[in-house]
Amino acid sequence: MTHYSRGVETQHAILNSALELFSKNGYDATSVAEICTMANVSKGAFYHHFPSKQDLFLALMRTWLSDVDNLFQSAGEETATIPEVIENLAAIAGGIFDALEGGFPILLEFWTQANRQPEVWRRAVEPYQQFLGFFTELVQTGMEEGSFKEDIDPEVAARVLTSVAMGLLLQATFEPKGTDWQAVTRSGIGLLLAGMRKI
Amino acid sequence: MTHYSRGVETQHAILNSALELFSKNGYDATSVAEICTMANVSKGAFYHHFPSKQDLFLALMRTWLSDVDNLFQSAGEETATIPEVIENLAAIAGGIFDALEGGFPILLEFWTQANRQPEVWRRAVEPYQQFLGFFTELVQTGMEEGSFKEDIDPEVAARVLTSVAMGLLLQATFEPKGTDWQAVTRSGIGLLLAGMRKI
DNA sequence: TTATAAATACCGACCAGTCGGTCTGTTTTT
DNA sequence: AAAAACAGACCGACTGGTCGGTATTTATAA
Repeated sequence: MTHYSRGVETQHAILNSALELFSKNGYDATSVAEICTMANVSKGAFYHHFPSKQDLFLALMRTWLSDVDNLFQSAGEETATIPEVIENLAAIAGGIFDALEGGFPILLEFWTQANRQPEVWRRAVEPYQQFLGFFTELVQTGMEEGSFKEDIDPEVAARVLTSVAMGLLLQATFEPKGTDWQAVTRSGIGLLLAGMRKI
Repeated sequence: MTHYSRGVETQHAILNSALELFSKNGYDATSVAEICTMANVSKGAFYHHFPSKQDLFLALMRTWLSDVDNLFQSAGEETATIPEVIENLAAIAGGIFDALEGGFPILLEFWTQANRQPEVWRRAVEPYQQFLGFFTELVQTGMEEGSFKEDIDPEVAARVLTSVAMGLLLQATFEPKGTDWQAVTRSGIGLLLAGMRKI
């Protein structure tokens, strides 16, 4: 039985409160005092665990990114034709809409902050580049195995694929209700794949 | 010859400075004092022309939205098959990348603010809904004229089309250089259209 | 087990500075 | 003379972060 540590618990309380407040009001409009109040923690405790408000934000981002990464890792396991793999990924991406319910506003906040703070930018863009490269390679392989047309630029296709994901995520952020985003994602990617498939 | 008015000029100075600062640093991180300094205007002058910082932001958004709207109006003029119209629109959307050079960060700011302030949300989502409806109708017409497959859901297709646009815009915001976004947009939409076309 | 020392976690008053916005008065245009 | 435009000192509320002190947990030794 592992000891339960006080410190770890307050850290989680702070992280959870921060996630909620940053999502709702944004980074700048959320004060450290607010976070502390919601987490039932004193300011001293806050600065004992996090060097700065910035650092808290980065910690939050790290967690989120690794969560998403884990979700995607589970897709490349079964071997199949590339279009099937992409369809799998689309289904998983669609699942994110449910799994991270209400977690999109924070993504918007990540993007906003990434656009101003080089440190945030670096940490956000790096996984994105990796993601893009992964997709590019996927399309490339699909062309080699004869699933896709020969005149496709793999990088363009990869960018468009991620665009669909990002764009739908953004739309879902503003209209969370009334649309089955999982289904839209699936058939949207399906549409794109139809355009890429060799007839 | 119309009189040149002092007031109008300071208004423009304020708007321009605000656009630049909001884009670079975000709404919250930009102070009214900063805007005034950059615009060579006193705080008194600022609050003479704008009731509040909020109101300045809304004015900025109104201008931006109408600019974009004007850009798009010029696309539905020639009569052609629907796929051609969409290709036209893609070319124009691609042109926005050049026309509004560096104007994307402010778009990100619009989205962020829309997610917290109902007033901003209302004013931003309304044109977006209109835009979406326009696209849905376009796809519908394309199906009726026999250009598109029959099993397509027009609304889904419209959402995916806008997603591609939004997603590419977002990607372009983070990597302004090194990629010909106009070309990527064109061929990206082309890929999607290929998937929608009746064979 | 118990006494004690060291380390960790926590508290909240406090600081210097910034914020959006107001207000009184002056200058410029009509 | 009246109205519109502008200047900038000023205000209270609030900010991220600090700091001296206290409580709690853990390690050590008797």
